[in-house]
Amino acid sequence: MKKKKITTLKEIAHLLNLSISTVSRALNDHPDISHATKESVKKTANKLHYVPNIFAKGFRQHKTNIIGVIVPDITHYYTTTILKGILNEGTIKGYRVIISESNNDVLKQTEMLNTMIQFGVDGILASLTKMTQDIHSVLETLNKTPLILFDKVSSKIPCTQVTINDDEAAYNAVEHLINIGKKRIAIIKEREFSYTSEKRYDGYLRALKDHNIDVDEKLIISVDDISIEQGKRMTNHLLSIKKRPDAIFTITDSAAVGVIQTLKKFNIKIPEEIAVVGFSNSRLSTVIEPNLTTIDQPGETIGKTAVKYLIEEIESKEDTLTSKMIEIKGTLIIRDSTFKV
Amino acid sequence: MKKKKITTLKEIAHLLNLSISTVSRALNDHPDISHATKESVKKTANKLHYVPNIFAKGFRQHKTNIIGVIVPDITHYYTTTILKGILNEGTIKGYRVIISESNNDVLKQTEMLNTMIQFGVDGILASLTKMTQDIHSVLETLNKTPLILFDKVSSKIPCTQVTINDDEAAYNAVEHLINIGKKRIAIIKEREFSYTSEKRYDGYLRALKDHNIDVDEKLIISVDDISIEQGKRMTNHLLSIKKRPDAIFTITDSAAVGVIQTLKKFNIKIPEEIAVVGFSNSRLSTVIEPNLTTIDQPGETIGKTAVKYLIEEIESKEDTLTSKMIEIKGTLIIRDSTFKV
DNA sequence: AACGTTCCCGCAAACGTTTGAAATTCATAT
DNA sequence: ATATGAATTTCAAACGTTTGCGGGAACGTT
Repeated sequence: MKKKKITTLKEIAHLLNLSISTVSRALNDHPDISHATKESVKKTANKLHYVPNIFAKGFRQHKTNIIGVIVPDITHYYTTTILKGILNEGTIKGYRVIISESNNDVLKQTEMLNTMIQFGVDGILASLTKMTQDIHSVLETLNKTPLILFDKVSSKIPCTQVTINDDEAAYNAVEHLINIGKKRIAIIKEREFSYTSEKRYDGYLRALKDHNIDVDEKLIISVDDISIEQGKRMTNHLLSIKKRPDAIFTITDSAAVGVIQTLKKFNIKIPEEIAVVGFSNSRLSTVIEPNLTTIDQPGETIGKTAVKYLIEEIESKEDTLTSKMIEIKGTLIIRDSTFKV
Repeated sequence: MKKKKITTLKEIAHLLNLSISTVSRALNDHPDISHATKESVKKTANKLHYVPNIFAKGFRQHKTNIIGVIVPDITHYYTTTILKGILNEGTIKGYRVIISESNNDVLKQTEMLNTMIQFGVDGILASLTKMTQDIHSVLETLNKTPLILFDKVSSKIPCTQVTINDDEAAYNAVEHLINIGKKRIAIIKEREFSYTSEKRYDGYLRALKDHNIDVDEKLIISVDDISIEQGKRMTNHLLSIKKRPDAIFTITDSAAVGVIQTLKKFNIKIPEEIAVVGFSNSRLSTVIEPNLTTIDQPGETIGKTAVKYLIEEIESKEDTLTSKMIEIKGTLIIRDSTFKV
């Protein structure tokens, strides 16, 4: 453990024959201080490499300039793009970001919410684990610190939430499938309570309805955990039913990869026999063959907007709970899995 | 901005007719305090949901229990697995983790090192941007705070470093290619100063030498930035030379993906005509077809060990610079791109 | 009865900063 | 000259915690 030698306000004050308070105010551009002294104070502060002691400051002002971020899985590509946005925008605005991973464990999640509050973060950005049925702990944190949800959000929690337009995006995806002539469109979604999954399902239903296609319950597949493996398994299942689907829409790219791999195993032509659409535009989507039609989610923008709203809430004097629903547009990217040139 | 109501030592002390110091000591299990009072203090502390004010504490003890992490790109899968390890082990040990992304920008990197120090982190874990020729700023931080490098390390910096056994792993990969009968093995590596790239190159050379295969300069390709695109471009180049390679070893999975895609475009049989080996065992490696032979890097373990050594250094009283080189073993995973069953 | 020990506990200072209020300076108006 | 007020600067308290030091109580030893 090395000691860091530190210059304090006191030293600067002593050096310039000023009081500590004057120095402090000079550095904070307080109007009471004359231009001349401000200059000289700032100059010597620079010379001595003065940096304010964050702890004395935070201790005094009850402000840490730290925002906490909780994500289910930091390994997930889309999540990292959001984090990128959060980190960039956060540092620009002068905030440090501490990140925690809940590993999709509700207990861990509430524990993290608590530690972050204890720790004194100025606000929290959270993407909830999918099993967050018990929103009690989340509501409780909402009482103690500004909180904004992103990506994995929940309509039951009265706070600002930032997501992509899941409903609309799914609608567009399914409409695209209908446009290329598909009529029996299966969907693979999540069984567990998941706001985004439900929204995408809504879009799916709405698209079918708008185009007068009857919903076939057999084509609606719900899985516990959406993954390549589940994609494979569910494709096997879908191929076994009497009236096969002619398209499969999965609410996640990884599941779509499983779907495509299985279809290829059975030599089913994609997209002629069965078309496939994913969701996320992850890196996999241009590596799998055929390349996957999917919805691009602008992660960085989501992260950026989430931070922006959070900081706004932190820095506002109001004590009222604002709860806007922000939707960032995702765009359908058409590739070979639905459309051959 | 909501106010958080907080219980302080003072309140507890007042409630129990004790002094603040006694309460503080009781909570910290100081030997001077009787068992009985400890009990009662802890009980009421719990009841009032007392949490120590981290800022008063850090302010007092010059310790933040925060470790800073700097990575080039948080979006990179392997990086996230390391982060997972860091986050897990860190929180277990009672440390918070703040993460910054340098975006492979040296200026940003030094800026981040500085802000972290200013911020008062107890120590820093860094994976350097590949262009870090000017190690001046890194050396300077080394003077001010414990620092440990991981993944993208540098032999020029006298501090503990945690990587996988790049040399050996590359050796194994190339030896595997030799074992399946390959004789003209190309390598795609980084041109820029990159410790890991050089280490892997060393392994490549060593394997060839040990098996009496002459090095052909034409088969050694250096690129600025290792990516799918570069993989494609360099494969085109390799296919154009007179005596084609019969295997291509890339120091990164993503480049390998580009290689495979290009080979397939020219209907070159993998692995019969040209075998391909990557490095990382990223998610792409089981999605690309044929599945990619690669080296699995145990990211979580690396993250975990890096944190462990850092905390050790933080908590040691010594002021001597320790600089161990820790190597975590990566293992070759053989898949279809080199070996057909 | 005087002393030494041991066991608990309280006093008060200290960490570096911000900030309301008081004090000083200085120019201006009376 | 004196009063007024604006412009600067200083004083001192406060934030919540830790910690060296001092001290009282209880006990055992001479």
